[in-house]
Amino acid sequence: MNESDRKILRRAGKRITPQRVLILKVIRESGGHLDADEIYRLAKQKAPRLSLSTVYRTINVLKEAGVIEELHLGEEHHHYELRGKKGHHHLICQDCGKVVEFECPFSEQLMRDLGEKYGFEIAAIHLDLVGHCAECRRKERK
Amino acid sequence: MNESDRKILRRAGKRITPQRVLILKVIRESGGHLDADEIYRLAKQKAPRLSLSTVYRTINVLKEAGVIEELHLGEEHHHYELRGKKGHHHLICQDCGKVVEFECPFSEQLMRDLGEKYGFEIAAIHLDLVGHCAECRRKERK
DNA sequence: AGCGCAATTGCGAATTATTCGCAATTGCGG
DNA sequence: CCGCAATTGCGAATAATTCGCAATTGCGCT
Repeated sequence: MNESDRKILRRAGKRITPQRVLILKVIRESGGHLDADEIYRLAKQKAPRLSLSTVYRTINVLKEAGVIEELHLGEEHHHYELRGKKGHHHLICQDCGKVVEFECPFSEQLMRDLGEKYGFEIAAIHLDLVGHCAECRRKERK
Repeated sequence: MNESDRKILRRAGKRITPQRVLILKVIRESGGHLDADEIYRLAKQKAPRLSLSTVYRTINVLKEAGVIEELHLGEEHHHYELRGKKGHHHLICQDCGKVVEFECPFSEQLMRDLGEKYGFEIAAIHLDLVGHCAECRRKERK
């Protein structure tokens, strides 16, 4: 956990606990988008007494503090990734579940303007393209 | 259920049952995006013996047949809407949960081209803007 | 119009994802 | 380094969704 993470949490009136430091480290080092159980299993290797409840509670704290974002990748549970990460939009393969990240090709500003038309102040943009990846299409054709 | 719905289901090897007709009618007439329980409650008024399992199973059939689409609007459960409906992108208020639908301002083609760069054949585009609606922002300021 | 049978339904129990209650522990301001 | 509210771990509770199975029913074939 870096200095700015600490500040963000403290500003939100949250304590810096070893569990929170560890969980955030796991998410950061994965580089991608883990689900709650993956975070739990990875973090438990370093802190065997860690509980799944704490993982869920920490996820909520980090989410509310704006440090991480919740993703809905088409499975029955959520995934999480660092907020502000580059390439935070997703190409999702319907067949194998593979996820490829890409940059938003449209300016943030464009989205903000769009939201404004409806009186919204935009906090996050989720753009997901669902389809079939090259590999699965090849298999499909046999 | 119109003629083309029937054809789609039959082509997928599915039977036309009164439950399926009813559930699709409920979704179509709502015009919006219901969750499984809302569909269940509305449909049950017409067919009191309808079971929630059947609603879930029908949702899956319709989803696989490409008639409806699953939405992730930030709550812990899913919502569903007719596929191909106009204005199928969403502005979601983080505070009150309100959902406003809007048109995709970018050409389908643009997204398809984007997917192609990664070898994907795009089947669906999900664009969600999460933020704060005018009303909630006003309340917030007191 | 009626038969046969696989697809579908309704029911309740099971599973999965997530949250909660509470006693024990611990971070941090003074 | 004290005190206490915030946090944790645990197991039980809840919410969303799926499953197993016996009873029912749509539909292709007469």
